[in-house]
Amino acid sequence: MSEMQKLLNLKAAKAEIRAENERVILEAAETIFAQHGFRGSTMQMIADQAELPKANVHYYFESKKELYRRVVEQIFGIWLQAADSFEQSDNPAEALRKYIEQKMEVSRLRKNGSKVWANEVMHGAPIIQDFLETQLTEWTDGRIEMIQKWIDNKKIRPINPRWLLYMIWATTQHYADFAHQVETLNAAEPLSKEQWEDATETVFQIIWAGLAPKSGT
Amino acid sequence: MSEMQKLLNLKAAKAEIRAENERVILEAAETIFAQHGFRGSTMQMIADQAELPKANVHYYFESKKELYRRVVEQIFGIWLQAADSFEQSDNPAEALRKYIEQKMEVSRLRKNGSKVWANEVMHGAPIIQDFLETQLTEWTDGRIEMIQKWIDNKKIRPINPRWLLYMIWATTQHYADFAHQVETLNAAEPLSKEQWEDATETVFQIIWAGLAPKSGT
DNA sequence: AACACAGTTGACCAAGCAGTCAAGTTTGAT
DNA sequence: ATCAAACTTGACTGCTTGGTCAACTGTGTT
Repeated sequence: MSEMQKLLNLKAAKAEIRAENERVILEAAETIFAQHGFRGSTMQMIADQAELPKANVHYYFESKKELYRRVVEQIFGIWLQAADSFEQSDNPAEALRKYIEQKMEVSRLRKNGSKVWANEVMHGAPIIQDFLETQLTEWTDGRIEMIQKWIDNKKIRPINPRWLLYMIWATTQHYADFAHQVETLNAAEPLSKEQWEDATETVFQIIWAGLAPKSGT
Repeated sequence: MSEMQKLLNLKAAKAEIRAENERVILEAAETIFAQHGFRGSTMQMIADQAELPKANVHYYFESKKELYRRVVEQIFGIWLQAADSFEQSDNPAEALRKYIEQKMEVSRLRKNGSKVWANEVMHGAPIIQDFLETQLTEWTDGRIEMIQKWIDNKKIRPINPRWLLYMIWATTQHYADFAHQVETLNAAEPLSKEQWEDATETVFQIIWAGLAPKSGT
């Protein structure tokens, strides 16, 4: 074993511990922040959720703000990933279906992330303002242009593309952000697989029927 | 002046001071709670917003929780009022248009109330759980029945009424709860009167076109 | 003038919390 | 066995904040 190799092994082993603990803490933090908001969450709660002593959490993350920032950054990734699904087709019905399906899937599987995002935006986006101004603005403008072309080519009826995007965001995120209300209205049960599929299909159906050009025109 | 009259005058004057101060404090509290959430708001912030000393706020409201409860209760009223507009017509297009217009108006004029509601639900509705289980459930079930009749009478296409209602709630509330994001994407400007009207019209148009039975079927 | 009583307010206190620290333990290298 | 370096953790600290309190003010009555 060379000197270099040994050093790398050590570093790798240590890095693994660090990576694993950071992962556990970030997951715990996402859960707690989603449930209680930033100020409502305590480092003790997060530590308990992660099953680690509080001081250990502080060993991996400088401060509560830093930990929160890291949680929010993770959510960018998910958002951007879902955004990609819009591009997979330039057929309007296909593209919209894929995007709606993907966003509903994110709401189902990453409920906590969505809630943290909603909280962050509702409180004025102190951490992600920069992202809203750059990446989100660019992506939105791009999609608006794309939808406008569909309208110009008579592939869909003329509507304001921006409000359409907001409608899709709002509707799909509702199932994560307002999950508690949705479940209360569902006899206190989480939506079943069938209900998720039905809701997804209904959302797509209404929006698509709302956009499709009148046949014979 | 009779004894009775004097007593009543005194009581009335005092009651007015009380009523006015409670109103000022509730309004301040709604603003602060909307911006910072329950835990993120301090009694000092609310007092400053109301331009009163903190001890004075405590004179009118026993505790922070009690004040919060009163703020949330106020929002019921607004919600129920908006809900009424669904009843004003049994013509589907009319009823839906009125309801969407009303909900958009609430988002525009009572943004803070909507945010407090969203926050409350996202954190598991500790205060309004009872309302969700009773009044909201009843109202929703009633509206679902109503929409189902429209479907049965072929006045609208067959979709799951529940997901339609969630779609309307989500879309209209988005403009209040995510106002910051909407404004950032609008060159950091609040939506103009024209934009609000355009958004309202677009939301109605998409949903109604999505529901109207295909002509000639 | 004396009184009653709602409203006002600065100063204070106890609890809860983020963050620190110093004394540990573990692991792998020599 | 010894060392270095990363990791672990119970105990502590200073600050923030909800809530209290006692002294005070204003107003209308007798």
